Amino acid sequence: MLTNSRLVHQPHDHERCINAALLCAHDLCAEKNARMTKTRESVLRLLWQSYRPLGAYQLQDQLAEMLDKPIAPPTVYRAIEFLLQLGLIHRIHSLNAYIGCPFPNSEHSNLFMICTQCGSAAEVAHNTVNNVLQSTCDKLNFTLQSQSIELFGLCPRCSDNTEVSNRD
Amino acid sequence: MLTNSRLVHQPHDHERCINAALLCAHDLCAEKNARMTKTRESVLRLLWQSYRPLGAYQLQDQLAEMLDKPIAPPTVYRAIEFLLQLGLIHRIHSLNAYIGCPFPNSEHSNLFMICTQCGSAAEVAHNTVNNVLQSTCDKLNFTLQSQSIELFGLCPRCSDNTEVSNRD
DNA sequence: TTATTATTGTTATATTATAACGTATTATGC
DNA sequence: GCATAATACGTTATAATATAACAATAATAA
Repeated sequence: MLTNSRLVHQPHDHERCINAALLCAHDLCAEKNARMTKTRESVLRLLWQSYRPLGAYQLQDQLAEMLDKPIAPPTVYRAIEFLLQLGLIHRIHSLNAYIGCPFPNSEHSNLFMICTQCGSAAEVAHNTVNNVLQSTCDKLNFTLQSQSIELFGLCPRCSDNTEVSNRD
Repeated sequence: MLTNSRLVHQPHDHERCINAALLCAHDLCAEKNARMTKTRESVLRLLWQSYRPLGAYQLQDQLAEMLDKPIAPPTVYRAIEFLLQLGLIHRIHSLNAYIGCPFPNSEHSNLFMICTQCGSAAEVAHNTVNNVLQSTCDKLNFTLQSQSIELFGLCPRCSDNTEVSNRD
């Protein structure tokens, strides 16, 4: 099992995570002959800075502030589209929001644990889950192409401390 | 494993399915002291008539035609909300669409197999899947509350006959 | 440098969903 | 039955999310 659950839910030096993710993104772009522009990198950084998924219009606001100029929705959606295609971010359908992918290089489950209290989202890649789903599809003659698994509940932190309703 | 996969993907007397679903819905309403009004029943019927999930505005059009009067979005969304609460329908987040639930009485997985070719969606309830997800959550101290699992690929019919791009 | 391609800017608009408030309908107590 | 409350629906306006179309600019290749 591969997950960023601990990193999402426990204090740590998150700047290092962000920098590693950006470095990895640059490498991937170089490899695929894609361009990591300022806009795209900024969107990726914003998604990584946030411990919870961000919507397109939240990104728009934060991007405008970060780049100190007005940003229109298409600019945001283009960056999102680009990053999605490279597998550097994921879309959380139930939230209409986006989140940085902690392991863009590996095959994974597209499985997210989303906290209904603090809004955090951790990604999990689990072969057992994948295998069970694959075999279920096989049984029903369904040719599996991709998947979106969104689990809702309380993250470790909020499970422990149910009095606290919000992290910040 | 509980699924309506065969019914979704093979020809059968669908009127019987629809009638059974409506009957079941009436029973559930009686049990919970909820009112199955004409609008709500019509929306449920429309969702059952369609082999693929319908969006709110598709429902609006079809409902207006069925009831022979103009229908505004809130009317549709209220019916959807009501049916969702009773567990008679589900929301497919990735499609912003809604679909009738084939087994509203039983605990189930909220797992859907959505055909990327013909748009059909079949629901599957599978204990093994649920158990694997539950145990993964346990391992990570995540208190699971609910889930949304959407699998994309080719349904049995479209897998067999990849030349046919659309059913109707 | 120029031609070509890729990216971003800009405006407008499509699509999905909800807020707010008034009216009508249905259930309940008397 | 009738008054009352509760529930559902009608109506208008608008919020939130997403994309189309075309012009301007920047990066790359010839």
